[in-house]
Amino acid sequence: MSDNRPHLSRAEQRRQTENRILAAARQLFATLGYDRTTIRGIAAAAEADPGLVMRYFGSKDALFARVAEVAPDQPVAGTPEEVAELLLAAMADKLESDAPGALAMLRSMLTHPDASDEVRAAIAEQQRQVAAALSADDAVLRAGLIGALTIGVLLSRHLLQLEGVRDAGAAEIVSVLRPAVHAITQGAAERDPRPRH
Amino acid sequence: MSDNRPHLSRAEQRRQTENRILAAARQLFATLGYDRTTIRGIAAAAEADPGLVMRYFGSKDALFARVAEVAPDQPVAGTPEEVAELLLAAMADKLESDAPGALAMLRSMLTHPDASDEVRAAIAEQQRQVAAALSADDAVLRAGLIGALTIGVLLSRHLLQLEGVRDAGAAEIVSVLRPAVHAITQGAAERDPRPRH
DNA sequence: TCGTTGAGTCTACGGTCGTTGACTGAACTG
DNA sequence: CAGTTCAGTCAACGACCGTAGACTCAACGA
Repeated sequence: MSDNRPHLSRAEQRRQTENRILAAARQLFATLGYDRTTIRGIAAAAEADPGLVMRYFGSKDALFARVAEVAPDQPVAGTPEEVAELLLAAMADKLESDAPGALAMLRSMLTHPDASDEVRAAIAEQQRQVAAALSADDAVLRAGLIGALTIGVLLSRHLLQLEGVRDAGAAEIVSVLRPAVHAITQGAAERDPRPRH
Repeated sequence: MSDNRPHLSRAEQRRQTENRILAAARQLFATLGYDRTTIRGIAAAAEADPGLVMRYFGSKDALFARVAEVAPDQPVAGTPEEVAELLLAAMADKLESDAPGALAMLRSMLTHPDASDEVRAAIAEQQRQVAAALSADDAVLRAGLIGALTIGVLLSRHLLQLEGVRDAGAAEIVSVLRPAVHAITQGAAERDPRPRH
């Protein structure tokens, strides 16, 4: 493991090893989820030693937290139509980039409490912004359903690899989903002001 | 554990114990997922012995398979509008009943290969029927997206417990989702340049 | 009544896990 | 060049897991 090319400064060597570990951790967490991924497995994939992983990152949990970071969504606001388009654009991004860190978070969100909280918080934030833009009595529900749709689509494509959703292009998916998302964001306005019951 | 009421036939006693184990297993698998649920934990929750769980159900995997059974969806066919309504009705059912068996399957589908296959197969079957009814070139994609939406909504409500989606009534959710689902099923006909007959 | 069955209990094996700490040797520093 | 630092190695720990098998004893059938 130490027989690398000619000269490598100690700092550079360390940086490379850390990166190998991070890359291996990202890939394994995304593929197997938190529980089935082991420090030993990460170390083996990174051609490093398990003890090294611990020393560099402290603990399995800390490594996961370091690896599975969710890039914050950019703010969403405007008319319901604009909000729908912004959400669709955000979805298109996530459909194309299969960032292993985000996939690790997605994969583990049903079994690892921290991942669950993280995902819930991320969705809640987007939900808050969308709900504010919709301004209807069921705006929170509508915003949540869009979040649910997003999660379902990403999950079906990247993790479950559903036929059709896996193969289609991001643009195609967004194009099919566009009327549906608009229907959810605009329905609030069309709905009559009287409470249904 | 054996000090139950007065008289219990051996068969009856066994039946009761099996049921306690099954109930505990369902609840734990649904709450923690496959990996974090242990035979020992199930036995403790059922006030039984781990060895007994093994003897009655063979293995942890077999117990999971026994517990996490997905009721097959009823067939879907008809015009796109009818298909949309059938799917919405099916979703309403799943929104109300939080059957622990189905939730166990849902919770474990991202980490347990068997659960993953089971869910994928169930969705694929519904996808096949929906796609047949839509008869457009992107019908498979549209059917898959409806499956993705369904998974996302169930997951957000029962497992992630998203605000809004968790509290709303099933009828309310279906009512908000109706235009969206119709948009997905009907878009096929509108886009299809070739006349239908 | 007496041997058989089987529900329930208990102990232990083999394995894997996260984590720790001592150790080695080469790259650094003065 | 001597001393220090630190990347990397190694062996072991305690805990927990699924699972196996021997054991106890009350319900059962003949």
